[in-house]
Amino acid sequence: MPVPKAPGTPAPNASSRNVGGRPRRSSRATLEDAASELFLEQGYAATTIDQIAQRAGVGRNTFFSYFGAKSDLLWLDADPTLELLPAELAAAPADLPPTAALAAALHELASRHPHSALPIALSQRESMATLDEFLRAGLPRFLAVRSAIAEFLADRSGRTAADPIVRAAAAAITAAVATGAGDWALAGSERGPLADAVDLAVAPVLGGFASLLNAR
Amino acid sequence: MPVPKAPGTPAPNASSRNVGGRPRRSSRATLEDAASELFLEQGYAATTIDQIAQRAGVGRNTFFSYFGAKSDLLWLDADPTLELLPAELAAAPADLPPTAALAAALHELASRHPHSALPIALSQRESMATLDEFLRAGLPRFLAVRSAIAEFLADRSGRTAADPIVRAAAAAITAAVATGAGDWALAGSERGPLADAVDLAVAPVLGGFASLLNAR
DNA sequence: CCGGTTTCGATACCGGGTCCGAAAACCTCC
DNA sequence: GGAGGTTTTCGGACCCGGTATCGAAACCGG
Repeated sequence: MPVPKAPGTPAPNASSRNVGGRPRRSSRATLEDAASELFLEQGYAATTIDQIAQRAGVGRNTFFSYFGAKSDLLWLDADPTLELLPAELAAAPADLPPTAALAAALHELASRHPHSALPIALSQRESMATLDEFLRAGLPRFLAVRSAIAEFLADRSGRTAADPIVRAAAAAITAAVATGAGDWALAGSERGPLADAVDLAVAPVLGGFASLLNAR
Repeated sequence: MPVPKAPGTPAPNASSRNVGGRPRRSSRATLEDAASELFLEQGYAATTIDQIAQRAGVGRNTFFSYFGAKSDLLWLDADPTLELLPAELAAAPADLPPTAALAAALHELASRHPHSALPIALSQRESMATLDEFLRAGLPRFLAVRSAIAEFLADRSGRTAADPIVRAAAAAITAAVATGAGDWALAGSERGPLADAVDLAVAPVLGGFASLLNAR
């Protein structure tokens, strides 16, 4: 057990095949496809993991070696963008005050998100229970974003990530982003750019914390 | 099925016994006590619902007729205060601008919370997984608070609850409150008043939205 | 005493998630 | 070309939370 076994997605990097061992079947994409098909056919709740694994032609356990939980499948469309956040934060302009730099990074990230990538759970044909599960599975992601933002703010404001102000700001900003993105996703087909929705939601929060975090 | 069966806590009001029928055993408090004991003895994760029901001297199904889920037990110390929020919002001074009135209501609510009422999941002896489950179970509560605040803000600002600004504000404020309360609960025994922690976290967010929501 | 009503509880079922052990498929080194 | 070593896969079993069903228990009014 060389790796501490990350709880969320124990899936190892497909590229990190160093030495010998049984070759990893390209099951991940197959599983995603099978799941997406089944969700479209019969909905999320009615689809069992056995069915997904069976259609993908793998065993049930293999599923859990690629995904930590069934609900991870609900986030397939959003996770890639979320994973870009740390890099985007690191690349944020250093000459701007913290809150402005954060706004720029979030705007940039949102504008990179594929316009048509919407989680299945937000489709009209999914039940309320599925939306609930989607949100519950979103919690660890929320916490990850919040942590990343807190560290960023601590770094650039000269405070610590444990500072109540930093923590409150990170939480409020993350919630605003999530709300903006959620509204955008739920809007009809005539929705504008995601970045605009995020900006609109986040700007007031950043404004409220500006005087505290842009001190120096 | 006269009642739409609220998913969260289907427990009927203990006072609404109108007509005949088998008398409701006073199992709720007994179940809470049994659960608290077992959690202290062996932790949350290691305690099964069968054990709780058995110690309380009731059947397993009876548990689910009083609690919607095992994780509801983690919120026994916080739920009573949360349930007071709507009343507190309704009683908020009408002569203040929306954000100030909201601040007052939240402060008042926090100051009413018993100083020693802390969710078990936040004790040092509970595992990370339990804290995770606590947070996941907190999500519906978060959404309820967010909705209540959104309605309040919509009401007093002349906007609608569907307004993206109102939604973002409600989400950000709720997240700030939750963070403040969480930090307070996790602070050592030398923690100050909850209301102070909440005020500190919420004030900047309210400030950021003030110019938008206090228009008229 | 007799329906009517409500709660209780036993049983069964479902499905997500974990664990274990063995077989399969590759590697490298001898 | 084997002989280890390593990693993945897979079957099977298990645990537990949550739901549904159905009959029995405990009260009411008449």
